[in-house]
This record gives sequence, C-alpha cells and structure tokens, in this order.
Amino acid sequence: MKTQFNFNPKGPFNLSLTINSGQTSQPPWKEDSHHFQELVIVNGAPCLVKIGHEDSDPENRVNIMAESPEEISGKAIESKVRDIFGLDHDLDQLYDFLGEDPKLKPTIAFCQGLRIFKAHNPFECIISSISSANCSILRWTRSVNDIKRRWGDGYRFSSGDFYTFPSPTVLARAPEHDLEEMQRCEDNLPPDFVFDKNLQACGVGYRAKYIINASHMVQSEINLDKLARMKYEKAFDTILQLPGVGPKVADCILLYGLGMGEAFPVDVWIKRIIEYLYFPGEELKPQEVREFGMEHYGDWAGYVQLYLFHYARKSGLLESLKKK
DNA sequence: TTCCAGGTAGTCG
DNA sequence: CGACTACCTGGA
Repeated sequence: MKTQFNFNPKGPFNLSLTINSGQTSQPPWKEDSHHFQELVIVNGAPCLVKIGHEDSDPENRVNIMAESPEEISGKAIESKVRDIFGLDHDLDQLYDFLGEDPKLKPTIAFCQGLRIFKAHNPFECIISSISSANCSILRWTRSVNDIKRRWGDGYRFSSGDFYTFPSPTVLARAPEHDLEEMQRCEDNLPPDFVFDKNLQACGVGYRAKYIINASHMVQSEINLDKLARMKYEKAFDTILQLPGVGPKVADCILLYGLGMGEAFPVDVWIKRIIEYLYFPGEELKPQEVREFGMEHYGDWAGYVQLYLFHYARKSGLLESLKKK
C-alpha cells in the first residue's frame, strides 16, 4: 500500500530543527532531499513514513508519503505523525506565554517552529533516555540505532532497510557483553567469529545492565499502560524505580515518551541557564531548579526547557556558561 | 595522552 | 538526607 497526503500543523513548524534538536526520544530520521523518513508502527502495522515541510509554503502544509505491506488508513498515519511531532500543540499560545516573561521572550525568535519530538512508544523512550545519561549526543545516537539494527524487526523498502525498536521481551534477553554472548553460543563457531550482538557492543557501557533490568521490570512490576494513565507526580515516582533512571531521565521519559508537558528535565545546562537568568551569582541544586521550572512554567515546562536550551546553544550563551 | 560529556548508583559521614 | 566519587566509551 502506498499513499500520499497533506495536512496542517497547529501553528508554525520547523521539521528539521525538531528532528535534529537532540531530543533524546528517538534518533533523527533519515534525511534525503528535504524529506525525512523512518519506520513507524501504525495500529500494529509497519509503515515507512516520509515527511516533508517547506518553510516557504504559505499554506504551512505537512506532506506525507507512506508505504506499508499492509493496508493502513491515512487518518491513522496522520494521527501517529501528529503525535510524534507534537503537531497539535498550540505554539502560538506557547509564544504568548513565553512573551510574558522577559527572560523567555528572546527564545521565540531562535526556536520558531521547534516542537517536542516524541518517541514511537514509551518503552523506546525509557531505553533511549537511560542510554543518554552522562553520554554525548553523538554516541547516544549511534547506540540507539545499533540496538534497533541488532534486535529490532527489519523491513526493506526501496529507500533502504529500517528497523523497529525491539520489545521489552527481546531486550531483556540480550547479552550484556561479549563474554556473556560467547558463553551462550554453541562452541562450533568459526575461529574469526565476531561477538557483537550484545549491549556493550552498542556502546552503552555500564548502562547495559540498566537496560536489561529495566526491560525485565516493565514486564512485571511496572505496567506501562497504567503508567500512561497516571498523574505526573505518581508516574514520576513510579519510573524512578527503574535502574538508571534518576530525576533527569525520569522527566525525559515523561515528556518525550508519555507527552507530559509539565515535566521539566534538568540537566547541567538547564541548571546553568536557569541560574544565569534568574539567580545570577547563586548556585541551586538540580532539585531546586526542577521545582522552579514546574512552578513557573506549569504545563509549558517541557517546552520552556527545550526552548531555553536551543536558545542558549544558538545565541552563544551555552558556550559562555561552560565550566571553567 | 588526558580530559570530559545533556547523570545515576553506591558509599560514607 | 547531603556530599562525594566511580563509571563505559570515544572524540577532541
């Protein structure tokens, strides 16, 4: 099945900025000639989605070309795409909110059309976010793509091979490192066999055991369907139980995996930016920064975090806030 | 070569 | 509790 259609986002949308802004929900989609593509699961069916958006288009249309071995309605595809790119978020309303705070107002011009880039599903976001902790964005991207290639379901399209993110069941069984993979193998392997189908071979380092244990836990004590129905505070406390999940990673999961816009993930940069803007000369604890963000920004906290970081990056503020 | 990157878990006072 | 440190990895 192949289909093609257009629709409109609510307010401005910058597709490439949203995809390449380093949000740790899912790696950037594959780019080719102003379009981006990725394999998406729609109503349980694999679907290659190719998305395009011209900034110069006066009608502000999002263009979709989709391809699947199964029949999928355009409506269902649109709905999934709207969810992943936050296309129903009212950015004009966000800009009104940002405009009211002199500290936030400058972010608007730097981040026009930047939106929350959600994960395909909560589990992918949990593993993605755990993998991102204390890790460069470059290495993180490589790791997540390696995990997908090794354990995800692969599908071949004319534009290349694409992979789903593996299920908890599959990842829970993945070997932690070379040694474990070796021990599980038959011993009639060729002498030059390379052991690389294990988590540490994906570059996740010590996070490998977190990934395995978290995958076990979401199949037993932590129910992701229930999690999605919880209020923010309860959901936060619940996922803190997962190994490798502290306050920052928990907020990323709630924001990028479950769409809880009130989450305010505090990393070292956001901490420095908030201190610089609102508490010059003072030093706050990460927890205090988180409380400040949630109190002041309410339901827009997640977007404020996103906008502040990119504003700081583009304006050169980030560079000046580096630790000496 | 040495240092450090978009934190967390473990240990100690 | 609050402060302190080790931790995989790989690019600069």
